[in-house]
Amino acid sequence: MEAKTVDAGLLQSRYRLTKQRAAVLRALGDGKHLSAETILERVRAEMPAVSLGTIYRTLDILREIGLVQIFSFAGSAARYEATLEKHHHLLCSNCRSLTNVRADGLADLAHDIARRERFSNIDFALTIVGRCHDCTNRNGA
Amino acid sequence: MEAKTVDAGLLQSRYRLTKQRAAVLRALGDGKHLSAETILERVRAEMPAVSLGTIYRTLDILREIGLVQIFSFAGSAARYEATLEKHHHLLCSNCRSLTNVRADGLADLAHDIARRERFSNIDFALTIVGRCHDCTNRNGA
DNA sequence: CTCTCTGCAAAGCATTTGCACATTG
DNA sequence: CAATGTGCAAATGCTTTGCAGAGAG
Repeated sequence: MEAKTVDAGLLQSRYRLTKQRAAVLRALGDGKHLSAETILERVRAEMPAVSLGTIYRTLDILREIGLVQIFSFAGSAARYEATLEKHHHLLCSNCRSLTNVRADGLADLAHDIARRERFSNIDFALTIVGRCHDCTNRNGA
Repeated sequence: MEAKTVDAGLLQSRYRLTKQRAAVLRALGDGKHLSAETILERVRAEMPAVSLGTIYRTLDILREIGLVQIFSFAGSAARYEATLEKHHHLLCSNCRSLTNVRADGLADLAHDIARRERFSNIDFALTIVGRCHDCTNRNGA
């Protein structure tokens, strides 16, 4: 069902639906917050000849269409995620894991700010950085 | 006054207060959201021999101490900003300008989420992406 | 004086791009 | 078929690092 929506997204766009693009979408489907390198591995499981360049080109197209969200890090590789429903992120400063959360009420807050500052056509993202439960117990760095 | 706080921050830390580090802090003081390259230019205005490596090393130390915040982009250079008071960002998707805003009520929301997810020691950042007023009028891409 | 910092230049990574061939619609 | 997409490999751009000499405390 997601795959259907997702393929439709590409078909409706000005881009062609190729094997490679479908495979990237599939790779994103069952895993979250993947790096381009990880996506490459997954896609290569079914299509060994795919190149990293194609992965990046595809991810960029998917982002443009709105099917993929990018999460950029200071000082390491970005992570990519299929846009299923609006959510936000908790990032563990220790193990760098990402957790998805909903943030009810944030939309109103963001739209108020945007209106006040005369921004239109907005999207918004909340990132909470902290130490996750596991890392807190496990103590460490 | 900011300079005093800021130098104190370095002095209290395990790091030395060098001319270069003071200059980086000064460069950040009167301009916001600067790239490492821009900071280099500003610092070189008074100290021509400073290297980009030193700028990056200094920014990393300042971030560690908490005097500087990093704003990472997908696909271009990061921007750095002195941490004066807690605020959030509006990013124009067209001209890439950054605007600072306060977001009252967001702290409560973020802490609620963190508590629920058992994250401790959190910080949080809201980024709103959209088209700024100028770019909306100016139409374009 | 000792330990830390700096400049320089080279290395490292993630990401992007040019080109000739393959594929899609 | 014509237009678009792909693999490959080289290029790019930001950021990091090793080293030998300079500077801080």
